Amino acid sequence: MQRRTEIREVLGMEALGQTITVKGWVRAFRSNRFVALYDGSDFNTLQVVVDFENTPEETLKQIDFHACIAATGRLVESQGAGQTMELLAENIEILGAANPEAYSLQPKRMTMEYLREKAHFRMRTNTFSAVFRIRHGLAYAVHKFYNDRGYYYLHTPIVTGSDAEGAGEMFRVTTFEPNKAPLTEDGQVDFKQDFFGKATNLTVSGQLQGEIGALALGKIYTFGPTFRAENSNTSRHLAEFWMIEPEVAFYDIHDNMDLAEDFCKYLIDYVLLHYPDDLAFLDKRIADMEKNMPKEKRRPMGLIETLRFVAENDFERITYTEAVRTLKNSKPYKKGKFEYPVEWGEELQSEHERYLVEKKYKKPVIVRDYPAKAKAFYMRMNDQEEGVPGRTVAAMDVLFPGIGELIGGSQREERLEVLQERMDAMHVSQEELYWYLELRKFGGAPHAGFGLGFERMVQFVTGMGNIRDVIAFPRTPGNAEF
RNA sequence: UACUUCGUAGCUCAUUUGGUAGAGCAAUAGAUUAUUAUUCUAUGGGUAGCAGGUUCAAUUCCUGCCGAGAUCACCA
Repeated sequence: MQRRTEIREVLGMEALGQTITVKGWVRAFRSNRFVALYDGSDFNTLQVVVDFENTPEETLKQIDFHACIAATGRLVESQGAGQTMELLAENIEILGAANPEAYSLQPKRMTMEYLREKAHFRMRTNTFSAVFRIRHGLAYAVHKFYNDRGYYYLHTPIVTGSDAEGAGEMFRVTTFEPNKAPLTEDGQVDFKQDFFGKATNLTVSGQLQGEIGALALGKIYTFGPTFRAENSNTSRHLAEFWMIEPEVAFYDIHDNMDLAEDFCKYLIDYVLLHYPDDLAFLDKRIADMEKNMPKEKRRPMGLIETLRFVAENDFERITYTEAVRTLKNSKPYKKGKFEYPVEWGEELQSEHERYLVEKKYKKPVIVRDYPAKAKAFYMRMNDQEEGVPGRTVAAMDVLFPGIGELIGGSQREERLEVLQERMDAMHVSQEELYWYLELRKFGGAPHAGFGLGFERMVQFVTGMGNIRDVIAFPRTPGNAEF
């Protein structure tokens, strides 16, 4: 049996005249003669020229859209315009027929919503195969970035016992049957009898455990699944998503911002360098889509142009207090265009963030030093600044055009007394998080870190409008299909 | 979470004062065959998301439910 050659290898070799075997799926069958064969190894297809006069009728009939075939033949220079070489097939074998009458996909434009319902087939399309190749590239680049800089990849738990993380609604993990859970004397569910001997949930963040790693190994990062049981039906939320959380000893908020900016730029550069064909396709796809849109709704730059721009220019860095001042001086504010109020102490709403990123600075913006009252207990308290109405914490958000908050992070409160005070004020149990406090009691150190939403980064790099289309099997409220 | 729009053939859509539905592509059959979404001819295909209501009559109007999109809240 002839060894199979991957199409990526074929396209990259100088092998005219060689006889090879390729295996893959039919992307197009033109003129009963030309098969565009695709095997996933490369964005591009290999043209297989079928000798239809000497190929059995039965075989010819089964060369349908997305049928799987093996083709053996000689590589020759192509006579057609779209490619330099092609395979003159001497033998075609049907490995898996694809009855077009019953098959869900068709060789034409299908909507993202439709394809989402066909998640077992959608990765076969140009768009999704490009997205998932790039997603892989980004995941690899994450590990490469940190490994090259001496970070250690730490696996933090998926099942957590502490309910003090406070990052929103959590999914409960239990082996109890619904309605059959044992009760304590006062009628509460008795989690002491549950599998772990306590109430447990799926993680919403590996940060607290990440701090343990940072204060032992110096520099760590996590990269794993994260779960939020929020009823969020938007194009940038998932119930199950992947997050990268570096945590670094001796870093302050400014080191943290430098790391975040370097990291983002590295990921973008990596994809620009290694996935030009996939990016070019996605770029064209967006341009085609926007042709029919009014000018003001189109993106100011093409996809690749945007990526280059972000990778080559410094992010804007401002404080929350400056952001509020800027917003108050903005046209939309003066014209009463903002739906939500702009006032020191109020949350920045996405309409405000979008103004800063897309209108004012026209590039990624890092906002830092947020009011303490709305932020998590572990963020480091800043000194009272002159001219600033209230206390702030050393928190930072990295805001990207189109997707909003890509990164959220902070310098952590390393001062035991300050931390304890904050925990009490925010009703976080010191007893439950005794270990977190002991990190400050014994060999504590200043440290900082952040969380980057992996799918949001994939969204930004691929230009996909909906986050459900950059993860293979999206989990959202009401949907856990596949 | 709130508001809003939408759900018609396998897919993308049309069907404007309420009178049981059309096109393009796809499919099937045939012809053609050095193409890059091949070309030509013919054919089949719909309980209009689901459940109620108003009406002589509902794809069209009303209510509820389900799903989706856009905006938005929480956040990554």
